[in-house]
Amino acid sequence: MTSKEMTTLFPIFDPALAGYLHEKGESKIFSSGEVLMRPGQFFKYAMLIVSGKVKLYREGDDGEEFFMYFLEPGSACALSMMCMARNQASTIMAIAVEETEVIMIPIQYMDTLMREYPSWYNFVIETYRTRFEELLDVVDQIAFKNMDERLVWYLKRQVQVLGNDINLTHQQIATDINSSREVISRLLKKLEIGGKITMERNIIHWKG
Amino acid sequence: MTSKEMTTLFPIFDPALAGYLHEKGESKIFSSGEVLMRPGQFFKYAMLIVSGKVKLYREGDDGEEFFMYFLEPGSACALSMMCMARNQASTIMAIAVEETEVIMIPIQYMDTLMREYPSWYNFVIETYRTRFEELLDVVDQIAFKNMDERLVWYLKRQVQVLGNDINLTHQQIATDINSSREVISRLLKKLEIGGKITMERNIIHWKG
DNA sequence: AGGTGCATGTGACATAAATCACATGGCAGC
DNA sequence: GCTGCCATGTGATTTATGTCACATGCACCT
Repeated sequence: MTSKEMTTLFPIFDPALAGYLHEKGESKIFSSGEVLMRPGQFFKYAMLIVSGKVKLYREGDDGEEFFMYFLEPGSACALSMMCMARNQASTIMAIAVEETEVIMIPIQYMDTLMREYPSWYNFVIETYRTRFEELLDVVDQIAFKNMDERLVWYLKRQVQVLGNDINLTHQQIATDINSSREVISRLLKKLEIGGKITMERNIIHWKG
Repeated sequence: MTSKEMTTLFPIFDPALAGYLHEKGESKIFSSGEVLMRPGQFFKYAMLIVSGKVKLYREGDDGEEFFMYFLEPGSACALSMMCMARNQASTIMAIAVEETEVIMIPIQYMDTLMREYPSWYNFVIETYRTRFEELLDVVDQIAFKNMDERLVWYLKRQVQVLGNDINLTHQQIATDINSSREVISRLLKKLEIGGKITMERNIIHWKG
C-alpha cells in the first residue's frame, strides 16, 4: 500500500503521518480464520485494518464466546493500542473472517507518533470513541433486550458488514450471542414465517 | 482549587496545563442526587471530578436503568468528552451520589488543549481507556454471569467506592442491575446466611 | 445407491428469573 | 401507643430460555 492509498483509506491521516506509517509499519496478511489477537497475549504492535474483516469476541471464564463487533478497513484495533500502552494482556479474541491485510506499527514508534503527528492522536481518540459507542450499544442489548430482539440486532450487524447472505450455522450464531442452538433455530423460524429472512443450510438470507 | 491542588489530583497534568485549566475551567458544585448529565443532552463542557462521587447509568428504551460505573475524584467523564467532540446527544445518565465538585471546561478550549497540551491528550486517552476496560467488565458480567454472581460483583463495586455500609434498598439495587426486588431480596438473604453480609433496613453491611 | 457427518426441526422437560399476591415488620409523625 | 408508609420476606405461578433426546434431511464420499 502506498502512502497515498493510506490517506484514502484513513482520511484523517495527514500526508506526513501516512508517510511515516508507510515507512515504519509492517504489512501482514491474515487468511480467513486466522487469529490476530488472543486473550493473554501482549502487544507489540498497533494494528490498522487495510482490507478484509475482523471479528472481535469476548471470552468468558469457561470458554464461552460473545461477539462484540467487526473491524473494517480504515479502522484500527482499539484494544491493541490500549493493551500496548499499558503493557497489559488482551482479554479479547480477534479473528479474520476473510483474508485481511493489516499494517502493524511497532510499539517503539508510539511516542514519536503521539508527539509529532497530531492526526495520529486524533485517530486514536476517534478509534476509542467509535468502539466505546459500539460497546454501549452492546451493553444496551444484553441488559435490556430479549433473545428475539438481540438476534435481530445481531443479524442486522452481520448484514451491514458482510452483506445480505449470512454464512453461519445456527450453532455459530448461538455461540456468538451466548444462547443455544435450539433457541436460535426456533427464533429464526419465527423470523422466516414473519418474512424477515429465508433459510438454507448454512445460509440465512436477510430480507429486512 | 489551585492549580497546584489540581496537579495532585490529576498527576498526569503538567503544570502549564493545570494553569490553563485553572484559568478557563468553571468550578461547579452538584449536591447529592443532582443530575450532571441526562440522555438527550448536548455537551458544552468536559467535566473533571474534583471531589464527591458520580454514578453513571444507561437508560433503556422504556426507562429501565442500568448501573455502569462510578466516577471518582481525579477522573473525567469520558462521555462528556465524546459527546462534545461529536456534537452528539448523551445516551447516559450521570447523578451525583454525594456533594460533588466538578471543573467544567468549555468546548471552545478543546482545540487549544488538544494542540498545545500533550498531557491533556494523554489524559483523554487514559480516560477513554479506563472506561473502556470498565465497560468490557460490565459486558462480561451481563453476558456470562447469573444474577447471584452479578449481585456480588455489584456489591463489591459499591463497597470499593462508597465503603462497607451500602445505603441502598433492595429495590434500588434491583433497578441498578435490571432485576426485580424479590429476586434481590432472596439472593441477599442467601448472602447473609453465607456470612458475606448483614442487613438492616436500608443498609447492607459488607463482610467479605 | 447407500452410508456418514453435519445442520436443522421439534417435543418434553429443567431452570433462572420475573411477577403476583400478600404477610410481616420497622420507623416517623401524630 | 396508634397509624400509615415503606422496606422486606415468602410462597405460588408464569415466562423466557436452556437442556435433553431424538427425528429429519441435505450433501458429500466411495
